[in-house]
Amino acid sequence: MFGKKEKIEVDARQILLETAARLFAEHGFEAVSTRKLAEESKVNIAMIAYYFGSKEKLFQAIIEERLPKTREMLQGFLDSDMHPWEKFCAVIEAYIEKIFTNHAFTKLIYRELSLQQRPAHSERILEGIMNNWGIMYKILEEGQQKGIFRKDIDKTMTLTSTFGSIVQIVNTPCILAKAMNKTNDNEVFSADSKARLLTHLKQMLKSHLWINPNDSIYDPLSNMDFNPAY
Amino acid sequence: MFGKKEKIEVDARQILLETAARLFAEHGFEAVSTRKLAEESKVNIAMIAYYFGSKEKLFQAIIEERLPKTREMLQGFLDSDMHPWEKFCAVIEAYIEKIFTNHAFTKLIYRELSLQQRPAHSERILEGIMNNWGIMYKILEEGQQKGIFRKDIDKTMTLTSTFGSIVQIVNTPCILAKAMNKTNDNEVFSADSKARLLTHLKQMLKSHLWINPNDSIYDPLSNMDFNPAY
DNA sequence: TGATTTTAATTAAACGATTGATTAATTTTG
DNA sequence: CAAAATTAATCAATCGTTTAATTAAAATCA
Repeated sequence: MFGKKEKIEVDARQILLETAARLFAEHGFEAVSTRKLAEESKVNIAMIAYYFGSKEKLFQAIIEERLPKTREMLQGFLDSDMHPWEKFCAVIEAYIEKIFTNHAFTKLIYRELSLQQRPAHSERILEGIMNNWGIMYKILEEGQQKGIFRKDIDKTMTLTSTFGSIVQIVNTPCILAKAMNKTNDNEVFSADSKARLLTHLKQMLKSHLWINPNDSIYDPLSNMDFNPAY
Repeated sequence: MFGKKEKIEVDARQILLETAARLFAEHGFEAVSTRKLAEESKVNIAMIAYYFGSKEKLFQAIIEERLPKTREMLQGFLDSDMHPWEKFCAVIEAYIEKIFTNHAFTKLIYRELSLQQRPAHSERILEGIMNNWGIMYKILEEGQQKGIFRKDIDKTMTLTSTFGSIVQIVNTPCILAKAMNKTNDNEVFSADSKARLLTHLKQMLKSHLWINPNDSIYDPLSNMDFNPAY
């Protein structure tokens, strides 16, 4: 382990990518000048054009580097043989985990999608988001086909509410912070808040989706009441 | 009616306010230069400083002109003697109506709140939003006290989902447009989509909030089955 | 290996264009 | 004629990008 030469390899390109992602997320793409970015990265301003061509292409590189990761992660759930409701919960949980951990980047791409100023960016982001929607939609369909989920629900609007709840917190954490009397906005991304959101979503969506919400082929929570050590 | 001299009175100040609100909403505050704004308003660039002091204070004026209107409208519902559930539905409906009609402005203030670049603006917007939350929160409390709404629900998170659903559509209509196969993003603000969102929210929140969702002291829908003309 | 050449990375300085804001002069209005 | 409204021109500052020179690293050759 030690003794081996650890090659950290933090080249200017990578530093620019990371610093730009942070600054763009914090202050917005327009508000971050190439000079501020170069200064913060401790890199010469000409390196932006050297590695990426332009400030806008640097943005594109950030998107292209991070967007595909969520897709890969969620796809796995779709193919599994879980119960539709468990599958739905698992995807939500993984999605919240992912988004809360990278809330700055998420904020950034949703702002970009909202502005629609750079069509190439917007289209790429929309594609990534629609993929997540597609996965969730198929799970809802599966639940309906198996007679577990109600058939008179509006699947598209259900997803609007599900993703809307999560995105609302990421985009404007200050609202929830105020509502929960937190002194710092970042506290809404704590493990506590995360669990609270997940519990709420499960509760709300179960009573919304299930034909009989009291049914339960396998309830992990009820098993936990009995300590397996005894 | 006619014959009377109609005084249109479109002074430069008002034109600037309206044009700026539109451009800021469309392209973002930073992306709209004072020159573009002046040109679009067909007004000299110096008029911005003359009437508002600066570009930023013009933004503040837009916020201050429009924010209070929502408050006034929602406050009325709180004091009425409606059934808690009807009250909740009425507020949601009025809120959706208001927000969908002014979706550009709503987009603008949520983006500003997300960026947090101009603290004075953010605080004022947050204050306005929290007021709406406060009204809704009190309705939920009232429903619980009267034994109609479940007491084990997370009221704050329920509001996160309610507002989150609406805001999601306003901020990123392109997502819903794609999901619903609309060719134009603005179609998600149509009367059809509005009704669809409202129906979904009522359905989801009723099964979430009500202790017995089948109870109904007064159901306007069931009355409509029987044509009062007969 | 050691010297030399070639390529890649980095720098300081400057480019023209655009930014928000201001000036002082002029026109319009009451 | 005084006050308010509007104008064209200009301000310094900053924007994203580019240049040409310099340094560091890699590849080539003796």
